[in-house]
Amino acid sequence: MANALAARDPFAALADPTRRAVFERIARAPSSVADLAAGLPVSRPAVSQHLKVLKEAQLVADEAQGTRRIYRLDPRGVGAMRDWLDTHWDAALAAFKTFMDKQEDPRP
Amino acid sequence: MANALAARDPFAALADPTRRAVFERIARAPSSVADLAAGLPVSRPAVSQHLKVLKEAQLVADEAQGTRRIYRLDPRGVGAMRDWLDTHWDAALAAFKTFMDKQEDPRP
DNA sequence: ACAATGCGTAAGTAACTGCTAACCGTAAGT
DNA sequence: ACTTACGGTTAGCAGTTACTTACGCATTGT
Repeated sequence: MANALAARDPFAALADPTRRAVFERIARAPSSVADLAAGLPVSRPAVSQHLKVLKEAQLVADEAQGTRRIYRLDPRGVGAMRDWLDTHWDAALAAFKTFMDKQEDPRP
Repeated sequence: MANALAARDPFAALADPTRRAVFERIARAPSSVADLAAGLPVSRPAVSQHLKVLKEAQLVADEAQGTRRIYRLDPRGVGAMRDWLDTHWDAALAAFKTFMDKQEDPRP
């Protein structure tokens, strides 16, 4: 296969609160692993493991900078989730409209 | 408090593949619990438990119809996820742009 | 009344997940 | 070469979760 990455599920990746906190901090500003761990109530290896999951979901990307690695957001994972949600957003509104119409006009 | 619901995390709700399959089937057409279970490789009580989670995340809503309950999509949960993603979508593109600019113009 | 249908809930279990501690590799600075 | 800083990986454990089976409750039809 062409893609060597594991291609993880982005929804599962963002399900964990700690992982979402990591993601949000990276969204504010690209950061190193130690910087992220310093602002979170978990150890540095824990952050490292979370970053691995986020990276496999293509939600973040990393770049070597000396001995440090700077993590930034990756548009691919975020975009994939947006596409999925947009598809079902229309369905949600349609279902809601059908429901409301039925409430207004109850068949005898 | 005004809201008696547990207010679950929609991302965590959609993290499970089976639960997302339930959600997608409801998106295609509002269905009863038995109908959903018939098309899935899990038992009916399992579907019922998944529906409870989806409902707490405000991703689906149910309506009694005789002895059956018809589940439809709920725009609230889907909308909440869209808002969250849109917020970080801009950040993701900005981070990507910064990264690309740095690649083009490497400081000596 | 009685039987049947449709769902939700409780209990129990196997599998997964997120965490820490300890270790190892790599890239600068002296 | 030695040291320091930074980060990924492993092993092991505690907590969570998704599933099935069994049960109970409500609504409809006869």
